[in-house]
Amino acid sequence: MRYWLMKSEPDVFSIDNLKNSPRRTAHWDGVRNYLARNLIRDQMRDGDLAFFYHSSCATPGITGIMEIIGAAHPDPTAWDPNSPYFDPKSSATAPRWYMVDVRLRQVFKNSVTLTELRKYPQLEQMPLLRRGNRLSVMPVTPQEWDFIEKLAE
DNA sequence: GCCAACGTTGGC
DNA sequence: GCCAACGTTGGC
Repeated sequence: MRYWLMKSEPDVFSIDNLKNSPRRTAHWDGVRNYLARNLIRDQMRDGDLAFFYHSSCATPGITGIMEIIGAAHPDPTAWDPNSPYFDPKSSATAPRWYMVDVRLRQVFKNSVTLTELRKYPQLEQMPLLRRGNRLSVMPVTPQEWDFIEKLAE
């Protein structure tokens, strides 16, 4: 089993939106970055766990935990001209972008803010904290995962 | 709103 | 294949 961190702007899709989704499950659509896509498509497995990270907001940070449901599959928003994620170079026969389904496992009582994450040398290797990093899907080591889970208690 | 950093595009 | 220009991300 692998661990992940996935970013979302809460104005677009927040952890409360996921909580209020049917069966607390949703498509994690709209990823339009090749490295992130490759991680989703090639590395994510059913049952993996992921931190839900709120970005581009007043208090960026990790707000809870979700589970990856099933395998990656093509992201149909890429071939919907009315979607903000439309990509004319993707099609149903030659999909360019992939997504996974996620199910909410836990909303942290206290989210672990970006400011707090930066305090710990144990976490300084996380891509999230590296200068200029913009990857919206990234792996988390088991050590980092355990450490952050304890911070959320 | 600013701006640093990065990814993508497209001309050559 | 190079690289400048451009667009986006995301913290502040």
